[in-house]
Amino acid sequence: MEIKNKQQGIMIVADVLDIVGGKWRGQILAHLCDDPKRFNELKTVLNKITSSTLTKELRYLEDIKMVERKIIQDKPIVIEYKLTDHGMSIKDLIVHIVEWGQKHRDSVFKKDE
Amino acid sequence: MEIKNKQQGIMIVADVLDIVGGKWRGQILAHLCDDPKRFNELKTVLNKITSSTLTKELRYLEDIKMVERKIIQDKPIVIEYKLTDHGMSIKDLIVHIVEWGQKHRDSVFKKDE
DNA sequence: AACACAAGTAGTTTTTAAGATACTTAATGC
DNA sequence: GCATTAAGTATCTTAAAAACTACTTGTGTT
Repeated sequence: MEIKNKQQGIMIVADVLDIVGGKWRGQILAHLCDDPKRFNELKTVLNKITSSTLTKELRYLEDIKMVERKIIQDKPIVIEYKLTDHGMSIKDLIVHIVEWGQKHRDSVFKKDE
Repeated sequence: MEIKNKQQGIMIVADVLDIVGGKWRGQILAHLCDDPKRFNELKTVLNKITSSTLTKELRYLEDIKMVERKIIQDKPIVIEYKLTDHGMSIKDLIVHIVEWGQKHRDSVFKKDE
């Protein structure tokens, strides 16, 4: 499939990159592709993110219906974050991103030499 | 293909999003997928980008060998920016991004209601 | 009762990205 | 010789993203 309607296509590129871009959003989504995770699990696995940043990013992803906050137990309260059905669709895209990155890591990710 | 080696995979997600992320980089690459373009052509088509920002982004994309600056004529000097052979490989990824965006635009891009 | 853990919130500061504005250099057309 | 276009550079300001530090609330643990 080709990119039809150039102008519209390019606007969509920017829109999608809004969702997945930034320092953390893509990583959060990638981690949630594997399985649902609790707040502090995400915090641990996303090395160095702060609580306030993680909260902000999760709220954003909830707002756009990519991620769902689910109370899975109260007393003591346990909350998990998972991709919505719709959010699951991002998995394929993330696979494509990783594939491209793996193929091209040598040419692109070298800072030295 | 699955995402093997979770930790590495997620680092790669972040790396790739560095390349393609930000307000302009994805759009510049998307436009260059179609055909090479001159500085002012890019400036026109990327509505509202400033010269200094465009210069900065192009230099970055040159540094990572995604884009090539080519003098195609002197007197008067004419320069064009084109994807390198390697840079062309991003086209497929952009197609995937656009496809995802098109499928999910209704659920994701609505701000109202 | 004191402490720890989970899941945050609140306020401030720092860093980074992007924008605004103005200038430059070389050539070309009028 | 003056204006215009192409392809930028230089400097400063603003805005947005992320980080830093500290605090909170509920619960359970010893």
